[in-house]
Amino acid sequence: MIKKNKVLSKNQKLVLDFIQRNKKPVKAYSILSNVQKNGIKAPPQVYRALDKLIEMGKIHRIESQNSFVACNTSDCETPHATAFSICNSCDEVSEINDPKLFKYLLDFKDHNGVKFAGYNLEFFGICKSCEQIQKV
Amino acid sequence: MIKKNKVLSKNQKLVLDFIQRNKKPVKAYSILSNVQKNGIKAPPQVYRALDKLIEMGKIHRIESQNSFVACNTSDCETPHATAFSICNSCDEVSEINDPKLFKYLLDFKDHNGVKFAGYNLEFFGICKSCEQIQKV
DNA sequence: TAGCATAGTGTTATATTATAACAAAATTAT
DNA sequence: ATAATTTTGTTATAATATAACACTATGCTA
Repeated sequence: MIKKNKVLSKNQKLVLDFIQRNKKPVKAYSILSNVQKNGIKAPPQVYRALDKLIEMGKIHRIESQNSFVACNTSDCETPHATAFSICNSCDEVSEINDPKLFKYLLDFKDHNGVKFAGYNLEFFGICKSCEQIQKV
Repeated sequence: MIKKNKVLSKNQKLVLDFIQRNKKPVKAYSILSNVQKNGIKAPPQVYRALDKLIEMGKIHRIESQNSFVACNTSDCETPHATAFSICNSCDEVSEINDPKLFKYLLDFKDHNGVKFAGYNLEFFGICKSCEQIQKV
């Protein structure tokens, strides 16, 4: 059975809903404090939901920020081949969905000729709005 | 003044030496316990040294592991454009030094035509030795 | 449909990773 | 020499994440 078509459990729904309502990535303890009104009480409940949602490809983890963001493709086919751009100034994150980049990286072979099962790529720079602000 | 030619401070040397003696990435608190015989006593001393060493390009941080590894190019030119392969089974990490990949990623433009200042790429898979073990 | 396996929940406690804040010493630049 | 900068030492604490255990719900399958 393919997991991404599975019905979400109560806690998984609560956590996913909160993440999806936020444009920027959110932190685990911020999720916790925001879903406490819905009955979730302790970190393990949040982390367990996060783990499953990541497995299913509903959300991604931004490694350099210890934060979590909803997948921007409604039905993520490749939860383990991800690319993001991250603004060094405002921490805004956006998921990059570029078929060429995607193919290039999945086809990449190291010096031993080994291909990899997945990857996570994080680009860093200054986003457009922050650039504008700096110019003013 | 270019920082990478700077002489390292005492704590920076101790931390770097320990990291370089290890093939695998090491964790901050493992570094701490191993340099305590040399007089370093508290986490901030380790984390400060780590920050500087990363800035200088002497070491890199493996984001998905919260661990630190020595740069494999003796004098890292591009501390903010890094690529690694990580074994999902044994956690071995090796730095990928592929000029084509490097150029491809630094030249990459997003859908707005924006180039990025740097990136961090982590490939995941099963390394050769772990693959052998699984076959046996 | 009863029984069994799997997945999810709730809970407490604790482990792991990282930084704030402040005073003092060492180094470097002018 | 002295001012500026960097590094150190220190205590305390913040932030992130998991272990362990008992229990409940759900979905198979015989």
